[in-house]
Amino acid sequence: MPEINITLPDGSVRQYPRGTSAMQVAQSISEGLARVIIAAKVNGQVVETTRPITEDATLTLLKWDDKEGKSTFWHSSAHLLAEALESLYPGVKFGIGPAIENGFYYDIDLGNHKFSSDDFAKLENKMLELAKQENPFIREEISKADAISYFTEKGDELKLELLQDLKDGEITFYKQGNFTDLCRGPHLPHTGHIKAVKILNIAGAYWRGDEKNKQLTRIYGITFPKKSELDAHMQMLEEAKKRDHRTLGRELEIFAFDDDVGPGLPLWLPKGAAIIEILEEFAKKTEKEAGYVRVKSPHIAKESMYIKSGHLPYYQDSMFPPMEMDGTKYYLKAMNCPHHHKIFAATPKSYRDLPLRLAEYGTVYRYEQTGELFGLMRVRSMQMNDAHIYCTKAQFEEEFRAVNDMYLKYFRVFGIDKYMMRFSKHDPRKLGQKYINSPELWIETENMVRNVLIKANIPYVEVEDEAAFYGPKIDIQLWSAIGREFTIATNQVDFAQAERFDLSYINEKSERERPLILHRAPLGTHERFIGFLLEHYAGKFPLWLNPEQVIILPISEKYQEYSEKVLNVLKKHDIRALIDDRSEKTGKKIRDAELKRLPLMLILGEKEQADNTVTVRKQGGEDLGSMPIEAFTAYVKAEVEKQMN
RNA sequence: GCCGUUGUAGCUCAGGGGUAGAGCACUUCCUUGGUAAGGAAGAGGCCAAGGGUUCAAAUCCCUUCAAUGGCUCCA
Repeated sequence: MPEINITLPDGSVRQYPRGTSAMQVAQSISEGLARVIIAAKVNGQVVETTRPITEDATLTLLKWDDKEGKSTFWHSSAHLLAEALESLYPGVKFGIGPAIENGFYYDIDLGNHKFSSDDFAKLENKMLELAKQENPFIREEISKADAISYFTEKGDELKLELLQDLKDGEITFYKQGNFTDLCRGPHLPHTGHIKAVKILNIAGAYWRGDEKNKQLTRIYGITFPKKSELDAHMQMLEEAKKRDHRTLGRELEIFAFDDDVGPGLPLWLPKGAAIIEILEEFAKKTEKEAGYVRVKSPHIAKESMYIKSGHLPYYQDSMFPPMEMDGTKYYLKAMNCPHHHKIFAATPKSYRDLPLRLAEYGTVYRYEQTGELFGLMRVRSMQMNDAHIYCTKAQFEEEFRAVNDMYLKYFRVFGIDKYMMRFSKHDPRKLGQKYINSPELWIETENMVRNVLIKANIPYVEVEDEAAFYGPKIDIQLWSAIGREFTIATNQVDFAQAERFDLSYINEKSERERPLILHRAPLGTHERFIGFLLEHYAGKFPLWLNPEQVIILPISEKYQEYSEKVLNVLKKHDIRALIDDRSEKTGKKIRDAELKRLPLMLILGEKEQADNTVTVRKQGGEDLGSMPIEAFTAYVKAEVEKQMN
C-alpha cells in the first residue's frame, strides 16, 4: 500500500498508509490522545477525525483547548440540540445552527409547539441523554437531488431554501443517532464528548437576518467536556455581570435613568458629571494643542438645514419628530455637522485659514428604536467629542494622520491595548440610495484613506457597505475587559456636504475651491465612552480621572479637626478629596472606600496629628506609609501628571 | 420595530387569591475603635400603571409603560 507523509506541528514526519484518518494517527501516538481529540486540521482545513487523508499533509490534532476544537465541539452540540428538539417536538423545522464565540445556537421554526424557559431543563436532560449514547457523527456526500428529496419529504422548507444556494457535488449530510442535517461539518467523533449542557436563553431571530423574513426561534446554549468547566463558565458570567457598566454605574452613583425623564435619556449624577468635566478638560487641552478652535451651536435647527445637509431623507426615522412653530418645523439636532458647516460659512475663508478645525462637545438627540437602547451604550441623548476639519486636498493626508495620532495618544492614556480600526466603505450597488451618488469621489477618497492607514502602519480591516452616506469612515472598535465590543470613535471623510452647503475658500490663485471635510470624534460620546471606561477599569477610575481621588479616614472623632485641616490643604492643591466622618471603625471605613473604588485613603490618628503627617493606603491594600502632607500632595500631582501623559 | 423574559423598600432578592418580608444602604443612640463589615433601635413599599375576573387581587387574565436577552438597526 502506498504511504503518505504526515507532518506534525513539532516538525516530525511520520509515514502512514494512504487513507489513514487523523484518529488513527492519534491512536498511533497514544490512546489518551485519541480519546480527547475533537477534530483535525489537515493542510490548514478543519475536518472530522475520521476523514481519510489521501495525500501528504501537515496535521494538527485539535483538542478542546484549541479555538477550532471548541468551535467544532459547539457546532456538534448544535446538532445534538437539534436532535433533542426533534425528539421532543416532532415536526420542528431547522434553519441554521452555528457555533459562536461562547457556545452555539440553532434557529428553528417550532410550528404549533410552545417552548419557553420552563422547558430548558427538559431540553438539557434530553441532550445529555442523547449524548450518553455516544452516537458517532457520520458524514455522507449526497447529490443535490437526493438532498432536496430528503428535505421535501421531511417538509423542512428552511433547509430547502439553504440547499438552493449550494452546488451539486459539494453537499454533505451529517447524521448522528436519529438525526440528519445538511451541514459541511466538521464534527466530533461522537456525541459522548459532550458532558455538560446549559441552555442559556431563547430569542427571536429573523430568518437569514432580514427583518422582512419570518421570525424564527433562536435557542442559545453552551456545552463542555466536563461539568466543572460549565460551572466555571457560569461563574465567569456572574463576574462579568458585576463588571457590567450598568451595575457599576448604579453602585458607584455615576448615572441613572428615570421613567419620567424617558428611556435612553441618562441623568448624570454628581460623580458622573465630575468625570465628564475631567474628560472634557483633557480633550479640550489636547485639541487646543493640536490647533483646534472651539465653537458652540444651538440644540435645534430648522428643517431646511437638514434638507440642505441631506440628512433628512436618510435619517429622518432616527431623529426625534419635529416641533412646529409659526409654520416652520424645527428638529432637535441629531448631528453637529451642519451647524459647524454654517459656522465655516459665516465668514469668508482663504486658503490661509485652512486647515480650520472646529471643535465642540455637542449634545445631540437620536431617536433610537426602543429595542436598541442599552445602558449608556445606546442612548437617545448624547454629548459628542465632535470636531470638523476643513482642509485642502493637499492637507488631507497630514490632517487625517494627525487625527489618528490623537486616537493613539488617547489609547495610551486610557490604557486601551485591544482595538481595531474598521475602514468602512460604500457599496457601489447602493449609490443614490444609501450613499451619495458620486462614484468617482467614493473611489478617490477611499484610496486616500487607505493610503494613510497603510503609511501609518495602523492595523485595520476593510468592510463594504458600512460607510456614512457622505463618505468613507473609520470606526474604532474597542473591547472592554468583559469582552463586550464597542464602536467608540469615528473618523469620517466628507466630500458631499461642502458642495451641499456651498462651502468654499479662496485659493492662492484667487479662485474659489471646495474644502474637504473630516469628521472626527476620538472619544465618541460621553455616554458610550464612560460606559466603556466603567467596564474597562471595573469601576476603578485612575487617579487623574476619579471624581474622588482621596478619602480621609479619621480613626475617631477626636481627629476631625486635623482631618479638616488636611482636607483644606488638599483642596488648595486642587485634589478632589472628602472625609468619612461617620462614627465607624477604621476597618469599616476602609472597606467602604474600597467598594467605592477610591484610589487613595488617608488614615489619620494620634500619630499623624502629632507629626503633621498622613498615612497613605492605596486602593487594593498597598501601604505607602506616613509622609508629610506636602509630600503627599506632591505625590498625587506627580501621579496625575504621569497618568495623563 | 420584532421574538422571549422580568417589574415587590434606595440596592440585591424571598413570598404569593384573605390588605407585605430579609440582608445591605439610610436615620438616631451607644461605642472612640489603626488597614476590607462593632452593637442596638427606628424609618422606608397603592407590590410599574390602567382595566378585568372574584365576596376578596401584589398574587389570575388583558392592555400599556419600562427594563432585560437576542434579532433588525446604529449618522
